[in-house]
Amino acid sequence: MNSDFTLAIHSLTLLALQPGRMATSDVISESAGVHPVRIRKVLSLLKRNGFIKSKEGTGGGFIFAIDLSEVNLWDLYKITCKGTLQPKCPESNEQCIVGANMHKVLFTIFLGAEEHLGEFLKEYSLKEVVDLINQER
Amino acid sequence: MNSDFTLAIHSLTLLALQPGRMATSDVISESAGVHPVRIRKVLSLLKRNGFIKSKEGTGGGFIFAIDLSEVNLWDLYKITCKGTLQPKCPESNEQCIVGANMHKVLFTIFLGAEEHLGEFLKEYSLKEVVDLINQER
DNA sequence: CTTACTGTAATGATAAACGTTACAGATTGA
DNA sequence: TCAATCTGTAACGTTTATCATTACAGTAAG
Repeated sequence: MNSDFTLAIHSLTLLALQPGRMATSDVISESAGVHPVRIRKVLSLLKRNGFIKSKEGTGGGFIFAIDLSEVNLWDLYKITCKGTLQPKCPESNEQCIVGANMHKVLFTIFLGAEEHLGEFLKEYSLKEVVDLINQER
Repeated sequence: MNSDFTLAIHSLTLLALQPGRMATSDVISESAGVHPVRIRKVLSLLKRNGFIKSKEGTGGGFIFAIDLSEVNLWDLYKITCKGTLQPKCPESNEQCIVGANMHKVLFTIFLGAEEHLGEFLKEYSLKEVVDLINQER
């Protein structure tokens, strides 16, 4: 699983816990333990998809653009790592019945698998994640 | 997704299509487009789990040990890439509420996700895969 | 006893993931 | 207007994971 996905969840959770206030990539990166540039890259994606807003310059940073309960983990998965489940087959032998057709068969199966995973991830909105974090305290 | 998983499926499908006959790692590797040693490594795993038998020496190779319909994709997933779904979090900041607890929360969620995926993969026995390959011809 | 296999360790090459530097553009406040 | 503080992104370097390859011991057949 792509770590962009978990970084997205982590960042948004942090934003959720300080509603109305901007968080800088430095602050978020310190919490997540990665480089600020990676945070900006991931949040740049989230911004393009309308989940957050950003502001440059002094006092700038990132802030939620929509309601917590409107974002679920499947949304984030789709943005950050769609296709991760899809197995990367090496180029197999087209002369062989198995080699020639395995790729297509697996592709179909894993498309279904990802959709199935989606049904599970849709059940978790960021609100649920935030609640779970709060429970851990 | 780990390619060991697809190699396992590929190899077993090939074995399934020539029941009663041994297949060498060379033949399988040619079909799958990878190095024979990789095939032997993956099949070594499958052997340890009782799905196939192997025989060394002239005329040796690999052959099914159980019935096609007794092996499903979840079995193979568990052997070859259990935990793949689990996101690798970088070590986050323990001083931060989010950093300190995110790992545990995500772990729980993804454990559920993998189980959910399992329910889907259990629906595909190797027999189904073989049938799909045959349909493609 | 040679040939044809599996089994596995060890090493090397390639690719993906990630960190880091660098700098342009935006905004604020002095 | 100028310095300080942010985002946004490209470019480059480093580390890690994946995979190929070599090497060789062990086993079975003829």
